[in-house]
Amino acid sequence: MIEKSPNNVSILVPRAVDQPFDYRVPDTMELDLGHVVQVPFGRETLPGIIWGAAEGDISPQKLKSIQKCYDLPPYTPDFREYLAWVAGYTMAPLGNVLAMTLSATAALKAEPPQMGYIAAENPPDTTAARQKVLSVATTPATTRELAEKAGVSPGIVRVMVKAGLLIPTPLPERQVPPVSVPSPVTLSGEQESAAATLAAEVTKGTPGTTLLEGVTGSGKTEVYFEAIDAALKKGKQALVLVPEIALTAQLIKRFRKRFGETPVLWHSGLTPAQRRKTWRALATGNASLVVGARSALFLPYPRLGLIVVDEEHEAAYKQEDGVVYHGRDMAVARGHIGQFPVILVSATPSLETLYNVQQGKYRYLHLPERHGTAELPDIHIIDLRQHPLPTDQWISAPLQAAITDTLARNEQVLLYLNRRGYAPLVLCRACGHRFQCPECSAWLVAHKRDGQLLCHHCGYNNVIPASCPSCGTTESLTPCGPGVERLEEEVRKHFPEARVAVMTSDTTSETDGPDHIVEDILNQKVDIIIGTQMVAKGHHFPHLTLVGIIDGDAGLEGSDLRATERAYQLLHQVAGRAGRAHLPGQVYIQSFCPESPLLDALAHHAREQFLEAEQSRREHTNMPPYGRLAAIILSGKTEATISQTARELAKHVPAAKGVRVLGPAPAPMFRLRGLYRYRFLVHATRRFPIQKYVQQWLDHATIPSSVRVKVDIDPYNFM
DNA sequence: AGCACGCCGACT
DNA sequence: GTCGGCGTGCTC
Repeated sequence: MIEKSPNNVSILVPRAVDQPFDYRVPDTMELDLGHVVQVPFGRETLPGIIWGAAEGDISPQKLKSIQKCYDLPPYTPDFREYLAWVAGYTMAPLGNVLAMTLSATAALKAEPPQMGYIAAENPPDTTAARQKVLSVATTPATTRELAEKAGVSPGIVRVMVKAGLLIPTPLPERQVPPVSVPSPVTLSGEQESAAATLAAEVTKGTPGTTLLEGVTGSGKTEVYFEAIDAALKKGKQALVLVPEIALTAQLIKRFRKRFGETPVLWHSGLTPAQRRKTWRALATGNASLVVGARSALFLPYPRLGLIVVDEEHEAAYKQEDGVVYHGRDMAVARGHIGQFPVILVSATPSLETLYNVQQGKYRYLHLPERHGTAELPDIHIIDLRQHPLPTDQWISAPLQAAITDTLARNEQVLLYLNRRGYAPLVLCRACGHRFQCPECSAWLVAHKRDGQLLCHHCGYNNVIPASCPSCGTTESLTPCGPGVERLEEEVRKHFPEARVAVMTSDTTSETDGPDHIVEDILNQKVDIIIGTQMVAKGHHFPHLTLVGIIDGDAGLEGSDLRATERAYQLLHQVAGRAGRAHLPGQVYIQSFCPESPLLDALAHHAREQFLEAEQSRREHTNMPPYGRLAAIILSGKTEATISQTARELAKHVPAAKGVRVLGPAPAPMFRLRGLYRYRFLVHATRRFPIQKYVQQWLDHATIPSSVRVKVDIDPYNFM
């Protein structure tokens, strides 16, 4: 309880400030820590959270009063502690972290009850149509329902409302009936024991993180469903994090089958109305099960009891804008602070997670492959030096032969190329001009489908011109390199009879998901699927037996320390698409470097060996998880100001043991969205207090306000 | 983050 | 003289 005298509290508001502000509590208001209130702040009116007793360091005449208290459960102590922890860890202002929790301001007010109408008592005699309406309006119903039931136009109903023949009455709270009957699944021995372990942890409320590892088809989902079931039975809320909500249609179906109802969804694509409804349902505790993107970690659950992080190795868990955080790491922290279990799920766990298992920080459950599932696919590496590609073609002879065989058996083919568009670069044969984004240090990608040159970093677009803008030559512009559209062209040329589908973020809308293409593939209306990494995830295509990886060397260049790990995961995942059910799978990987350890490990299904090599490389270079990194990115409109500020900052690098500062250097993407960018990398030992160090450094330097400073603790994207 | 205040250059 | 550029600082 908050001290009554002086009757003031400190309130945190969703603005880029690090401290709460003192406010006066009106005598009539009963408040407690964590309550959501409305306060005047500067010229604005904002929601705020009661954060503590008043600091009392402000003159009483400056104090403003709380305007109202919302009818919502207060933010729990562990949630508030978590928000403060996130602010400290990510070095973001606490108010910005709070803003992530108030992501649906309209949801703060209770929903006005939906109004319906009921027949007035003792209505006067009236027309037959009106009598009909009155006779069906015995219980509250909407205008449309009444019109339908009575078989009249809604206009009649509206007129009757005006005439007072129908009385407005609040509709009873609509109960959402379960879509189907829950159907607990039968689990195999190993699944059963893993599920029992997890369920017991949830039931007992044992805090701690568990890694649940198992290949696709090993029943991971069914196992963590049992943990969710235990949480729900205990009256707790359960959160399932997914890396990309657009790809979860099949997962949602399985939820519905297991629990009898559709879980609540939370992601950035919700309409304002859905957002409002979902936020309120979760904040009031009316909804217990949510499947969401990383931002769902910042909803004010009153009784959260379990977080499952599906596909925990996915890079999509990293939030890059605003408060920079990693969803998986925040989930672990949330569970730790809330003292409840967290389950990380993956077929290819990240090195960070495996390290934490080795250190004994995480518990570990491994699901062996289920008997009767397909055997591992055969992986063949095609040496492109021995099978050279014809000019402007990307499918080698052996792969082409394999496609022919597969099609002859009426089985499906997946060609994987992680490049959207037609060609990643366009140049002029006459003068050598290359099309570059005016806002970014990146080539424009040709998209033939819509005749455009696109920047994949900022969205800049331009019509593909007929002549070179530099030398004026016509018909000299040449697309260079492959994209999925160009691959499609080649496929249609070689296999004119085959039905081809391209699956990328350009061909599948975000809101209704890639469903129709997926359906066509499942119904065998497609023979050859061409796709970017979008196809690597979450789909079961039982008739797919051949996977061709067009560029097995992609994603290895550059400075990204996780490039090899990610490439392995992606290739492993794509390869895993081949040969489910009863059909054996074949994988062909085209490469100019077949002897690379990565491809070698992949071909021999020697993941352990690959991980050990990668781990020892990281250990020797002191890279995560053995060391720590932080990136500091300076950006601004004028290059001179940025480089000067960077040099100025470099002068103030504090000396400390166990840390090294690299840079400043132009960031790998030197220009992005019109801003110039310089980067420092702070490389420290594992136990080094990196946030404190960076804070001290930045505090001692003067940075002009025209320069934006972004601190990224544990950077993933090195762009 | 907003938003105002304020201190310098170029317009009716 | 004032309109407006955005650098600086505050919000209880």
